[in-house]
Amino acid sequence: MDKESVQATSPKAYDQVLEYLKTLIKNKDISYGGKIPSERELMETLRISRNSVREALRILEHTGVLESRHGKGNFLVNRMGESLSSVFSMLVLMEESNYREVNQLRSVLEKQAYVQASALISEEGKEKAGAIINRMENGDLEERIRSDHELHHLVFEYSQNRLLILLTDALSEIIRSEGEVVLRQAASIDTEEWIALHKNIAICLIEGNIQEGLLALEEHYEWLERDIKM
Amino acid sequence: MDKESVQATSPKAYDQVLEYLKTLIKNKDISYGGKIPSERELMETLRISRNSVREALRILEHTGVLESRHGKGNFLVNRMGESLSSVFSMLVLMEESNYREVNQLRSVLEKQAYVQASALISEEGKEKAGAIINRMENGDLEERIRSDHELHHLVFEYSQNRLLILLTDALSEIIRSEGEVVLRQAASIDTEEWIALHKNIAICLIEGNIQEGLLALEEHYEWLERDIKM
DNA sequence: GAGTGGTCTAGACCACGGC
DNA sequence: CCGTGGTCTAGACCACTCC
Repeated sequence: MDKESVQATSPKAYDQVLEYLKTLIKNKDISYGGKIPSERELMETLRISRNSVREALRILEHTGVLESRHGKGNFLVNRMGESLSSVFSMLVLMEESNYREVNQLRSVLEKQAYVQASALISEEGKEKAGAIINRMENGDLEERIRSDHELHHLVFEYSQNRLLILLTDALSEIIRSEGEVVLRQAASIDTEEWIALHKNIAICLIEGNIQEGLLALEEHYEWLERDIKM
Repeated sequence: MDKESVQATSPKAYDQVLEYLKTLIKNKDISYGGKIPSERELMETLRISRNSVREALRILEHTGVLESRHGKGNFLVNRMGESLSSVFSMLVLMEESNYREVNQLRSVLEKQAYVQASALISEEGKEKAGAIINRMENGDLEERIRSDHELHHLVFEYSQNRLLILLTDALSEIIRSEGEVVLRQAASIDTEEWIALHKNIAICLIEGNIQEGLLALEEHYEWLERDIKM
């Protein structure tokens, strides 16, 4: 029962750096875009070696809080979305998840976002939705793909929940990074039904017809799941 | 079609280690619990310094795929949930999210899990749900808190979506790590209504009454949100 | 005692960015 | 040119685990 073992797990040297920097952040001594002390400075301030400092910085960088700029310094950033992506992609790599689960999750996130967006969307937002649909109907394939993304993004934007946005972006990223899936998706996108589906989603959003909008979304994700499955 | 590495951004030394180990994983040369080459080995194999090797290992450790055991070696593990927790907690620290958003997300995740669990739950699962409710009704405060967790866990378990489980655990963790919130929650938990709510959730799960079960869940999370808000 | 992670020393050189 | 990150050298000592 040694009380000594308060730090049961980790009295690691680089933890000091993590704690130190978190404190700086919490006290608002540095904010986004701000520069943190140089590696050589941290090394002296915390009286640990540069190696240990760098191990900590690598962790923070990979957590998406920090960016190392060669020749300039280490800066606070907000890239936690990328960090989430990398974890999700490891999950798939380790076969702890799969595209079906990812798609299922995306579906439920967007449905939630849709409900909230319906309540919170502005007139300007509704106009944007209309414009997107216009471009989707009249543009070429590339234009349709772009407006597809824009429409989904619009929904999340007006959901007013940054977590939803972050997670969805991260999940989209891992779908995108899988070549074959994207290809199949592109094939599906090039259909009249696909456009009609999105048009319906947009119109329901504009008119506040949540029920039908949700059904359209449901169908949208079932479509994707069919593509992913084989 | 291997494009000639378009490493637009990073020809970092430690990336070699990341790539190397990912390959080992992909090829199933190592699996959970397995030991990866020692730092000194990696150093020679990839012909980089030990420092660089360690920077890579710190990243992987913090991503939740690797664990360093002093005196033993580095082993593959599955702790990506903790990694997600740490990202979420940084999000809150950086004020890029807040408890309202976290709770909202938890709510939608559990509702989705509930729908799927309703369809997939076994007879054994239903019995478990019944037993949990029994303990919740008859146990002391501590017992009620435990069965509370068990019930929610049961729902996610039968959802058969590991992503949902992982995310929810990560989100719960950051709620838990905030002292004041937990306290208020504990206060709420100690009421008849709280028990009745959970009983309802369990019964609807057993009887396959999805609609009412979802309503109970909705109420459950509204309850939590009230606690969190002030 | 051998192997391994954790950390440090005390430098060094390169590449990059800004003055 | 100087400060900074990126990397390396060539060791070293400690603490831990296993045999």
